[in-house]
Order: sequence, then C-alpha cells, then structure tokens
Amino acid sequence: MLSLDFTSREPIYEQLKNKIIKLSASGVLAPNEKLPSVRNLAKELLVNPNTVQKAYQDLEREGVIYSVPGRGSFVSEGIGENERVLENARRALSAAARGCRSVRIRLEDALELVKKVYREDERI
Amino acid sequence: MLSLDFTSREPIYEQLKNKIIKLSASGVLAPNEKLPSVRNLAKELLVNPNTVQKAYQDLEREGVIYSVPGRGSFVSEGIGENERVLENARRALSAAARGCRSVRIRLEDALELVKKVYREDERI
DNA sequence: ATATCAGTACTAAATCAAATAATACACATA
DNA sequence: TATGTGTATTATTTGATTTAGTACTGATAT
Repeated sequence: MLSLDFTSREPIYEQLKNKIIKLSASGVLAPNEKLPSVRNLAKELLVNPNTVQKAYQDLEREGVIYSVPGRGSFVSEGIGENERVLENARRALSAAARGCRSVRIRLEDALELVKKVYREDERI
Repeated sequence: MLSLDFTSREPIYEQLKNKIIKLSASGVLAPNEKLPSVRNLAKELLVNPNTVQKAYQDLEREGVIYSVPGRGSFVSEGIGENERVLENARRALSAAARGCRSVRIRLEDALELVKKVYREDERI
C-alpha cells in the first residue's frame, strides 16, 4: 500500500510523511485509527526503524498523528482541517502556478489542468 | 539579480537553472543574449565555477541555452515554446493540484489560488 | 510476574549527492 | 600574444540521509 521511491531525491521519511498525510486527510485512515508500529512498518518497507521514527516524530510535531508510548501511534482528529497541512498544499500550488506563469502558460490552460486533476480517479 | 538560497534542499545548480529558464521564458533575457561567463557568474554568486558549469550544461542539453567555446553562452530562440520547459511546469502544477485535492481543498479554492497568482505583480 | 510489543533516545558509522578545489586544454578575439 | 571563453578531469570536502546497534520506559496479554 505504502510504496516508496528509493531513487527519488525526496527523502524516504518525507515520502512517508506525505503518504500518511494524504491517507489521513482523505479519510482512508480514519481519525484515531492505529498506524503500523515503527518497527513493523520499517520491516514492511525495508527501511531502518529510525527512518520511520523520524517521519512519525515530524507528523506528531505537526499534529497529524499522536503517539502513546507503549500503545502506538494514531491518526489525529480533524486532519482535514489541519491548517499546517492545508497551507503546505496551498503554497505548493501557488509556487507551481508561478512556474507556469513565468513560462507563459496561459491562465485558462493552467486552470484546465487543475480541473482535470480534480476529475481524475483518486489513487493514493 | 540572481539570488540563491543556500539553505534550500533544492541544489544550487537547480535553482540556477530555474532562474535562467524563468528569465529566458519571460523575455527578461532576450533570445541570443549573452549570459554571464561561467567564471564571472560563479564569482558573483559566490559559488564554485563547476556548479555554474553544471547548470549551463544541463540548460544546453535541454535546449534553453547554447554555448560556443571561446565566445560564451547565449539564450536560445523560442524558449517560450520549449516543450520540455513547458511540460515541467505543467507537471509541477498537476502534482500540486493532486496534493490540494488529497487534503480536500475545494476545486474552486484551488482555481482561485491559481488566478490570484496570475494577478500578482511579476517578480523574477 | 513476565514476556512481548509499543514509543523514545542516543551514539556511531555508512552512504551518497552536491559542492568545492585545482588544473589543464582548445578556441575566439582584441 | 594576452586575455577571456567553454570544456574536461580528478580529487576532496561537505552535509543530509540512512543505517546499525543498543537501551530505556510504558502498556498489555497471558
């Protein structure tokens, strides 16, 4: 389910963070649902436990998940309203839009691209 | 004019490439205009000449600039129609749009963000 | 109680891309 | 001929990422 690209320049822990954010914000992972343990997920993904730990720590600091020592890590409530997550997504869209404008892609074409994405089947 | 962020995770040579692409595609750098020499730009930006060389080499391979040994490097013609550059910008916009959708940002809000960017004063 | 699984913390080492350093060569031009 | 240009090469340094290994505390089921 969680697939990683080991050739990407994006660090593994970042990829992992983004996947979990998407799964949480889209409702595939329900609020208070238990996430795989650090060790299990590391084993499944064939990465070091420290890498998963870093992702989980970041996500907890950002309010996406919460961890309870001895019990596990869980999806926070209200991720869909997590302002930090939303702001990151908005900022990325603005940056990409600036890139399009600077190469003289027309506004209408840019808007159509965004609409097209929203019409796509959702695959996470 | 060309400012770099040495703290960014984006490599310097990538930042440099993107700046030059923007300047060229937006017309600030005219076709066939001479770019700073590898050594001069490196000195101005306080980076190693090899870093500038890498950026220039990439840009030449991508058709954004052309270099003449002994003479210098120059902006190619028709950057605004360079399909590779355009496709990169489109791809980035689509990826960002997917990010917005996955965190349940509404299509109308995403479209409004893009429009807002296009209304901004252009600063490169 | 105790074995097991959970998160957490810490230090050390390995890895790898990016960037720097230092030369050297060939071409163009004033 | 001197200077400035792109290009090429090798070596080194740097720094973030990842791995490796160990250890601690808390929760839970048997």
